[in-house]
This record gives sequence, C-alpha cells and structure tokens, in this order.
Amino acid sequence: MEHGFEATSLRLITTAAGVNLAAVNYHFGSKEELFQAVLTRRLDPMNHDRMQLLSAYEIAAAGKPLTCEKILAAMFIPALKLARDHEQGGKNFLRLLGRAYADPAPFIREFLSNQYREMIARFRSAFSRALPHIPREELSWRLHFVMGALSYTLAGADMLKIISQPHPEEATNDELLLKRLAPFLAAGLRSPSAPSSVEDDGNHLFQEA
Amino acid sequence: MEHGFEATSLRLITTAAGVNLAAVNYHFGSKEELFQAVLTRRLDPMNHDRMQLLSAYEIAAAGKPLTCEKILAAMFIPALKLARDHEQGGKNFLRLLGRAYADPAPFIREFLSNQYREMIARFRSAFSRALPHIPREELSWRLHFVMGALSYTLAGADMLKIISQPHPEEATNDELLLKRLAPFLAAGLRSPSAPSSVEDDGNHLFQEA
DNA sequence: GCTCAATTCAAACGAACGTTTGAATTCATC
DNA sequence: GATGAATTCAAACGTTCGTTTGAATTGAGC
Repeated sequence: MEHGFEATSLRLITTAAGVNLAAVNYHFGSKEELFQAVLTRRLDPMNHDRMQLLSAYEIAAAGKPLTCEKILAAMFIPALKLARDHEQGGKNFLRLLGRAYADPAPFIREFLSNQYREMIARFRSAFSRALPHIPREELSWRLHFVMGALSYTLAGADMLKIISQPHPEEATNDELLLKRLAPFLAAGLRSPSAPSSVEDDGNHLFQEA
Repeated sequence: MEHGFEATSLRLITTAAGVNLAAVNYHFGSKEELFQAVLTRRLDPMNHDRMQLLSAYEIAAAGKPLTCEKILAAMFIPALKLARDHEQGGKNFLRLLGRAYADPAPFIREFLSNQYREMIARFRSAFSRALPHIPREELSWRLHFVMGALSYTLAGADMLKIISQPHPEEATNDELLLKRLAPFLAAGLRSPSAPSSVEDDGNHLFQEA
C-alpha cells in the first residue's frame, strides 16, 4: 500500500513479518505470486459476500426488480465490512486494492479481471433488471463509473485532504461516506439516457472552446 | 505511468531520452524534483484552463448561477483537450496522474494538494451557487466523488477491460466517455440531500447484514 | 582565439533488489 | 529415538538503484 508492488521489497516484507527472506520463494514461488495471494485472501471472500448478499436481496424481493440503492448496498456492505475489520488490515487492504486498480502491469490487470468477472456479470444483470429503460451499452459505462467511484472513495481517503478544507476530522467515517456515495450514484444510474438526441445544455458541451 | 514513481529508474528515463544519467541531478536536483517538474508542466496549464473556462462561462451567464453540466464541462474540456494532444503525451499523462492520485508518498500528496487547492476552491463555490439547497458539507463529498470519477475514468481506461464485455473496441473514445460521465455526475450532484432524515430504501441499507 | 562558466560525460560509489543454493533445523511417523 | 520429508536459515548470486565526482566538452562574450 505504501510503496506499490514494484517498489516494495521482499526484504521489507519478510523483516516486518519476522520470517526468512527465502520463505517467500519457497512457499509462494515468486514475488508476483505472493502479491496475488495477498489480494485473493481478502478479495475472494469479499466478492463472494457481495454476490451472496445480492442473491439474498433478490430472493427477498420475490421476483420484483431491486432498487438501485439495494443493489449498491450489496456492493458496498461487504467492502465496508472489510474496511472496518481492523484485525484483517482494515482500510489498508482497500487502499492496496486502489493502487492495484491503477497499476498497468499485465499480471495485475489479468488477475483483477479474472477476480471480478463473475461478480461484475451478476451485478450487471441486476442493474439491467432494475433499469430496463437504460440501453445495455450505457449501463456498462455507468457500472464502470460506479466501480470507479467506489474503489476511489474507499481507497483514497487521502484525496479528501486535497478537496475538503473545513471538515478533515470527519474524513475517517467510512459509513457516512458510503451513505452519501450511494444516493449520489443511484441518482446517476437512474438519470435519463439520451446522450445523442437531447438538445439542452448537456449536448454541445464538448463542441465548443 | 508504466511502473510508478519508485519503480521507474532514472537510467530507463535518461536512456529513452538520449541524455546522460547525471543530467537529471544536474538540471533538476533529484528524482523527486524531476517528477514534480513532469507533473507541473501539464497540470498547471490544465488547471489554469479549467479556471479560465469557468470564468468565461460565469461571465456569459451574467450573474445567473451556472448549470452543473456547464461547471462539469469546465472541468472536463481541458482534461479532454490534454488527452487528445498526442504530441504532449496524450492519455499517458492522465494515467500518470491517476497513479499519482493513488500514491501515498508524502511529497506527492503535498504536491498535488498545492497544485489543486486554488482550482478546487473556485469550482466548489461555483457548485455552491448552482446547488444552493445542498449543504456545504454534503457538497464537499460530492465534489470529491466528481473528482474521483473523472480522474479514475480518464486514467483507467484499462479498467474497462474488466467490466465491459461486449464493446471493447469502443473504449478508446474519450469524448463519448465524458459525454456519458457528465450527465451521470450531474444527476448525482442534483440529487436531494437528506441522508439522515428520509425513511425510504436508502436509509437502513447499512444497518442490516 | 582566448577565457571562463555552463553543460555533458564516463565512471564509480555504497546500497538494495529478486532469486537461488545447500546446509541446518524442525516435525510427524513408525 | 531413528528416519525422511518439510521447512527454515545464512550466505551469496548477478543486477540495478539514486547520487556523486572530476575530467572533457561546449558555447557565449571580449
């Protein structure tokens, strides 16, 4: 989390862990495989929880489509649970994940793609039922925005120091943060989809200047 | 952009640039100062353009508050202009910036904070006039979400490979991307602000499970 | 064309990198 | 408590890191 994957040395890790340097290559094979194991240990259960929670909501809804807020809750709650579990790394893991999202290393991108594929497919279809009037392609973009805002928000609480000037002491309250993010995103998800046919302000924005 | 700040060697840079290794320390002083110079060269003009564009919109509005879309356009257009300028690094610079956002190194965080302070203050007051019914604190959060979504979207086009399955060939069209992001964010910005008094679905989400 | 400051250059500095090796140690099993 | 596999360990492998050094080169001003 502090230095990124490449700049974090195995000596730093093994010394902090109180184990021998060669243990990494013996038990994991390489530095890359250790990193994947670190991510898998938390990411796999979290995404599993997300899908399980979504299924529970869908069963409780008895066939009716879920609200956007409910689907977002299924995404947020497992992440929030992880952020609160200080004995399992807490927010540090989510920040590590946030850095991994921004890392273009092929082995990281391929790993994340495989880790998220199933969960993304489940949530895409849930949103598709919740928002039947939104075209499939548009929904893909919006799902992208949601994932980005969530990971960015959970990972980069440091960014708040740049933006918010008056209330820095409150920035650590993740639950409040997500309570504000979910309605924000739900409103964006529900917004009318007509990017190329409307004639109002939003249309010529990128033609001028 | 490829390896992050710490893992990018000066030898890699100087070799690619066709200059001597010692030139970095002679002209810039250190690796950190070179990095700040790289960011400043693009970031400073971009944020200057943003504020200038916002002022132009405000003058054209003749005292009336701007729409959210208009304010967002003032943020997006200079970034889009930079993304399109292939002779100035194009999207590569925005991806570099995206990685810098996720980097907790103190010298990077302090640098970005100083670079953005003035621009953020200008846009915060513009949004404040556009959305007078939104409490100041809530607006800080939403501005945070907007900045996060924008930087994440512009920087991490690679993330699309994880999320979107059907249309990967279209992912390079940044203008279309921002045309979809702006209405999404504008809807979120305008959404009613009542996180602790409403009684509908959105309220008990984080009490359960 | 000489002078002197600015710049470029090759070389070296000590330190840290991921990985490998082979011996020492631990541990379960008989 | 001897046996053999599993694990731990210190040491070393070759390579690369950011920075420094001092000599060589460049270029403007007289």
